[in-house]
Amino acid sequence: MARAGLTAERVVRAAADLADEVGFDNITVSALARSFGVKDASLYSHVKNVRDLRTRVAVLAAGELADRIGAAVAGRAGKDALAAFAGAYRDFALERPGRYAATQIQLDPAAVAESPGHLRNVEYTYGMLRAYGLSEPDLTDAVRLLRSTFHGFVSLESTGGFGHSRDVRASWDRSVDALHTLLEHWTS
Amino acid sequence: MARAGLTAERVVRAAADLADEVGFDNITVSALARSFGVKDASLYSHVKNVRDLRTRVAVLAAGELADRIGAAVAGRAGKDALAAFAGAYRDFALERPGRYAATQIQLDPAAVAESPGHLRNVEYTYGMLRAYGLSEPDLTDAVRLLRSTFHGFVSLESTGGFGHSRDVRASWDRSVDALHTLLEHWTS
DNA sequence: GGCTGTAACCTAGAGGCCCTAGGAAAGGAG
DNA sequence: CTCCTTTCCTAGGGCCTCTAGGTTACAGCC
Repeated sequence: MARAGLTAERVVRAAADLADEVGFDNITVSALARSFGVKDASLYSHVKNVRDLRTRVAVLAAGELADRIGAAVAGRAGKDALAAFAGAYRDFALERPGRYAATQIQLDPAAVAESPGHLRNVEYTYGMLRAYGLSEPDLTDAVRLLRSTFHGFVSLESTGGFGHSRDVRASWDRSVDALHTLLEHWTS
Repeated sequence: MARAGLTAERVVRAAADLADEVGFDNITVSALARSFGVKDASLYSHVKNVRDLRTRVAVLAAGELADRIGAAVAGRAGKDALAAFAGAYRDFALERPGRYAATQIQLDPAAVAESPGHLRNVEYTYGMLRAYGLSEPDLTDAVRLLRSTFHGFVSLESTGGFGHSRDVRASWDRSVDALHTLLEHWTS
């Protein structure tokens, strides 16, 4: 019979798509095998186990997020860069919820060190803050506040945590504005 | 043979404890039954299914969080109340990670409406902001920013998202301070 | 075209989890 | 002591993960 032509890469990409559909926590090698018209056991030659599959999806997703953020902040600085970063971040989280969730799981440090996407995201964040002229430990405090707010917002938004009728996008823009003024007066 | 003396309440409480140990996503009726020395099927007279179990844990946890926050903000206002709220929130999230995760899952609106804990948490949040004299839509924007930052921070912290050596508690205090000044000048 | 080696893919099966249907037994009310 | 309610059980089906070991498609080479 004709082969499906599986590859570790194709399997991981399909898993990421599946995650965007049913949620990252609900990806299963059974469903993945079904989508390829293949038996479960066949996938275990491309992927060690579910845990391995998840970390591979995380690495892939972090790379895609980094691509978007990198494109958004290219050639920008200050408030302009902050707004572009924020927009790319939120868009990615809302358009690719499974992939976004994947970027947030904890990997062993070794895996993170080998994931270009994870590293690039950190670099972009620190790079974006360069224009505000902060130095340690203020810089790291600011990075943590930014990451917390961004992640918390899209996390609450995508789990339906915002019940009020107020337009969510408007709240987001307002928050990003507020963070900008905060960063400008961070040291005082 | 001697009975375990199960009750819906005891089952849910044990599930919450289990969640704090192994993570909310990893609670399983099998493990729960094992901890009671009882067969899986026995739990289904107290709980409809896993989904039901999870929402009950969520309701319990939201109530406990509300208790802590309520006690913390009692008799305080302004920056004092904000700091107390933030401290109670973070402490709960770090001490009871499974319960905290439970408070963040999305329930159908009907379940939320019947959960005193969820409602009280919303009230405490809006109440805490009263001292800053905001009116809609600024008020809701501010609530969303606060919730995002709080949730994002403890979420990243507990999943090991903060790799830098900078003391995490210090970053938290700094962020809460920053949010306070932000709220004071929100309308400008 | 046939041969061969390396994937890719398979069957078989063990073990865990969720959940239902229906039966047995403990403990209280009368 | 009897009856009734509730607790807990056995039996079993379905879906999932993962391993061990056997086939079979396909590419490259003669």
